Amino acid sequence: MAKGTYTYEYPRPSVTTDCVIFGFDTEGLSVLLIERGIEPFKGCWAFPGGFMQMDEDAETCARRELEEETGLKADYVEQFGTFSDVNRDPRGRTVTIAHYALVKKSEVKGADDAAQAKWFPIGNIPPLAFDHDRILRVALKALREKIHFEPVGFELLPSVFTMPQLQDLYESILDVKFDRRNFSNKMLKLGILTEVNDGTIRKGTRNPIKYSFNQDNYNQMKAKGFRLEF
Amino acid sequence: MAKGTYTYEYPRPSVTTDCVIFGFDTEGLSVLLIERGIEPFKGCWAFPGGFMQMDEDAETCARRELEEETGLKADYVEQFGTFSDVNRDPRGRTVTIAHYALVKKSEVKGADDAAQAKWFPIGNIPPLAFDHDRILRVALKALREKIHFEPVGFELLPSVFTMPQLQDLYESILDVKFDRRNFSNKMLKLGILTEVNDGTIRKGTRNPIKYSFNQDNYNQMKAKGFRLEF
DNA sequence: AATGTTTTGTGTAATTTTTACACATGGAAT
DNA sequence: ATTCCATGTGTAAAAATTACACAAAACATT
Repeated sequence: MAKGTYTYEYPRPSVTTDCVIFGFDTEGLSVLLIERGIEPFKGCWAFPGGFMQMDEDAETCARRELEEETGLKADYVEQFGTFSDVNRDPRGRTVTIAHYALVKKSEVKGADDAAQAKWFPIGNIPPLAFDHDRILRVALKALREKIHFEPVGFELLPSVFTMPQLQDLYESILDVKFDRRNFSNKMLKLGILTEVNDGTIRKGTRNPIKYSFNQDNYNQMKAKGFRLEF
Repeated sequence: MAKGTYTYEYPRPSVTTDCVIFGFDTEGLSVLLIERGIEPFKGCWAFPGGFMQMDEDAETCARRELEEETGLKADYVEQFGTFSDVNRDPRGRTVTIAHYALVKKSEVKGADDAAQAKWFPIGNIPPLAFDHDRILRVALKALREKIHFEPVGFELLPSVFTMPQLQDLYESILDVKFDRRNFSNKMLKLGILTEVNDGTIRKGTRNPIKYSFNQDNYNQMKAKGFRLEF
């Protein structure tokens, strides 16, 4: 958008989007942050985000900023809240429409060799800029509630995964422990997992069974009124 | 806010709030709408709402507009989504931060003798302006999900109510039917209802037991990790 | 005034869901 | 070679959910 002058009869806040990017691997749940090189909050970390253009809606903006600032294209982006405290940005009145993105950390690269972007485990977050600590708390809460009713966990795992991986993911997000047998039974009974046969013959149990998420079946079941609950 | 000229280097959308007002009585769940007297969407109905001022956050704005346009002061106002489609308002680019308000319809008056405000049962909504039909759908979904985990139903009932009233409320919001005994057992077991003794001696069962919501007890239980689930 | 109808409160048995729990296998590490 | 560890698997006990019927008084009808 070209710089110029735009005049209105009443003052308007700036509108931005921010994107909390969740990733998951053997280290657990983490978020991708960008180090601020300039004031305010120079040296603090922040979520990628920026001004909404006049020809894009909020989600489009969040996806664009995400890619511009980290190189990531996220499959899953969802709005979870809008933050409008009067003094949330010292530079001026700004309203931000906050999103979270779920990315398959295992299947993306770059991202953390991009500029100052870096993954931080959820239990070890550095000082954040603006009201981003609050935004992160709300994002986590939203993700936790979401995963009870929607199969969003699979957006964070490789497309082929094992039952222990899936359990680790749920345990990381919900911050609880499950019994292995009960977790497995419950998951399998949902009918949304497909056993992946990659040709290898399994002997013993040490090498785990591979699964993929059966999106088609989930969609069908959902259309028939099935409601995932975990 | 005084009219004048406000100039920015980049174009900015307008930011508004809208408020879906839910009420409940023997007719079931309904929403309070305002008839538009001017184009666009003249004659259509809309949620109360308006431009966010520079010195107020979104919820403050929603409450202010609610009172200005309907005379209602709502106890419970909560943001549930922000709508930013590029063409959602033909007059220009506008982003709206949508809220729902829960009001004790039985304990307010006015409201529907205010100007063109009128309650409509949820099953009989007139044509709505802008994208307000979509906003209403999302609001209903948000309310339905909310009531599973938070005791928001009591915001819609008189402060003293009966078990059948409470059941009607849940049935209206969730659009399901419950068995009377099971519903009552479950509710009472939650430990958030206090039996109200209004002095009258009950003979027989035709005149129902009165209850009130025990907010203090709920807060205490919640602090101890109790999580309401219905 | 008598009669029928509606609203409400209440408990238990059957079913379903959730929880707790232990061992055998073979790969990995020593 | 030995030990250690990750994984897969089933069942019995406990808990939660569901289904279900009658009695009392208020209310409506005649």
